[in-house]
Amino acid sequence: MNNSDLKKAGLKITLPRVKILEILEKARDRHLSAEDIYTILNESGEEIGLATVYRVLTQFEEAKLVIRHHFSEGHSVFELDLGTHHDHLVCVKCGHVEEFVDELIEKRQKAVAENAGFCMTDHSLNIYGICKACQM
Amino acid sequence: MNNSDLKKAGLKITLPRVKILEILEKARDRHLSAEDIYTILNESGEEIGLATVYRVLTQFEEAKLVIRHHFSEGHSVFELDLGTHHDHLVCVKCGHVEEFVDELIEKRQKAVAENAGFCMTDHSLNIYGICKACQM
DNA sequence: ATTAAAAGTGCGATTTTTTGCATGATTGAA
DNA sequence: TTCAATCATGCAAAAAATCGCACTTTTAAT
Ligand SMILES: [Zn+2]
Ligand SMILES: [Zn+2]
Ligand SMILES: [Zn+2]
Ligand SMILES: [Zn+2]
Repeated sequence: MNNSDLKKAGLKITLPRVKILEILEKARDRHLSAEDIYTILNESGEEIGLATVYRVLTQFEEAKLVIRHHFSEGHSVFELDLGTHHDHLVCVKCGHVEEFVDELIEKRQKAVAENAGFCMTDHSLNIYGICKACQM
Repeated sequence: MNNSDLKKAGLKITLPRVKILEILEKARDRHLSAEDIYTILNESGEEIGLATVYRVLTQFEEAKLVIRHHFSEGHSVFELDLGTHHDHLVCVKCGHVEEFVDELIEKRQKAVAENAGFCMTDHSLNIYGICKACQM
């Protein structure tokens, strides 16, 4: 995910966008909220407004550069959209996220939707629990 | 879901609570947001503040009288907790909700969590799409 | 019925997220 | 490089969600 992806999406290459992409690149083990990203920017000395962070994330979502998730905490969290669908295991203690794909589940979902006469456009499956590290 | 359920939960029986329960009872084919409920209350002439609606719904959630969902629209929606777990098909056009349980999916989820060393506490599976009625 | 303790409500204030607008940066063409 | 068009940004204002507090209502004991 880099400047040429921004270009392709019709977005100008600006400092806030580049920095926010960088932050998302580095956050592989957890998904970040707009506040989280704003805090990280502040701590690294960037003077980027909170409104800009929200706006950029929404634009990235529309451009399919990031995926927005609604985990049970309430506020949105974001991850880079690397194009490969996956679902999530979320630790309710530490926020750690693990990704998984279960083909059988995927298949059954399609069947469920078809059965109900729904034309499925998307789905989200989150498994909440206590991760290995937090159990100790 | 009635006054005795409120009592059991240690909640006093008050007009806002009774009315909100009634509204949730009637909304079987869709899940309502706090705003939705506030609007319905207003239209039926009840002078109940929006803050109260938010508060009551949160109390109901804590008392396990309702379940809070985070569908992709962003804001929370609520349904009565009738004690039987189910997942959701959500129409992205009209908000219609259908419930389902797929034992195979449930079983696989447990396996996925176990595999990752997570102690599963909960899960949420939402299938988004266009419902039968909206396809016509 | 009366009454006091406890809990709930409405209102306004606060926090969180989004939006509008004037200013500033980026881009491609000259 | 220079420049104009276009798009982004920061700030402040607005909207959405939550919280604090003074005032009611509920409840259960008298
Ligand atoms: Zn999936
Ligand atoms: Zn953990
Ligand atoms: Zn992910
Ligand atoms: Zn529909």
